[in-house]
Amino acid sequence: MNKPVATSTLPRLDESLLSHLPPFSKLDKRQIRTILDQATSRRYDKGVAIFDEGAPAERFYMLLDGYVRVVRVTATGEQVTALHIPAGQLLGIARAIGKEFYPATAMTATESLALSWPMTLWDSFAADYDGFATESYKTVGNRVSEMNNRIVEMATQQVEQRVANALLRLINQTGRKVADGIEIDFPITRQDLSELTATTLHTVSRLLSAWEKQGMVQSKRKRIKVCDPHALVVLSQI
DNA sequence: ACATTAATTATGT
DNA sequence: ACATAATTAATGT
Repeated sequence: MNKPVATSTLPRLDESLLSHLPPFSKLDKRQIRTILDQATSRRYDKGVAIFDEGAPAERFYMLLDGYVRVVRVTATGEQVTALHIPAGQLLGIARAIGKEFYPATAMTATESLALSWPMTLWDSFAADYDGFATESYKTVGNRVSEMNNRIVEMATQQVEQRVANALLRLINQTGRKVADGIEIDFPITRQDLSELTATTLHTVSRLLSAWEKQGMVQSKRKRIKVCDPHALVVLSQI
């Protein structure tokens, strides 16, 4: 496959990249400077793995631009997307839950830019920087509860509700407000949605077509826009 | 209530 | 022109 080109020789990283992000927002300029000086910056093409499931968790990452999907591969070889991570969030933070290996693969959904640090710095970050540990645990907690919700949905809800919920989550996490609705900010196919909701791309296609006729969504190839989120909420709670 | 199969059409490089 | 994505209808469990 195509290997992304390392760009660790960038002139200098600007403090404003991190200063407003939750794990770092309580830190002063000097602290952020030392953090940045230890970071490696790298660009990733769309559709490449930042790290692989089962690999030793050697680094942790801050996604600065783009979107990443956390993917697991089942015994039968199918890909299952566990969740999507938008820019501004940490990823590969296995260490926060005491894991030595990455529990899933992180694939870029778009061209992305991420900073990374060796995992050996994790403990000193947590110890030295106010708010870093608590914010990291928050994001871990949020992701765990989100995955739990998905599992409950799978077991209890019907396909239409699951797809509606998946769409709602996507626009909450990665939605971009546009003129007449909220658009999912990265390319997503019917196939992707079907993997998120454990159904088929055909069913997703049919649902989206039906919803489009009712004016709740609009979609082109790889682009989905939700025009009436509330209608989806209603649908998801039947 | 949904999946599967297959055929057809649309869309992006 | 080609591959990939999306739709649609028919059939199966």
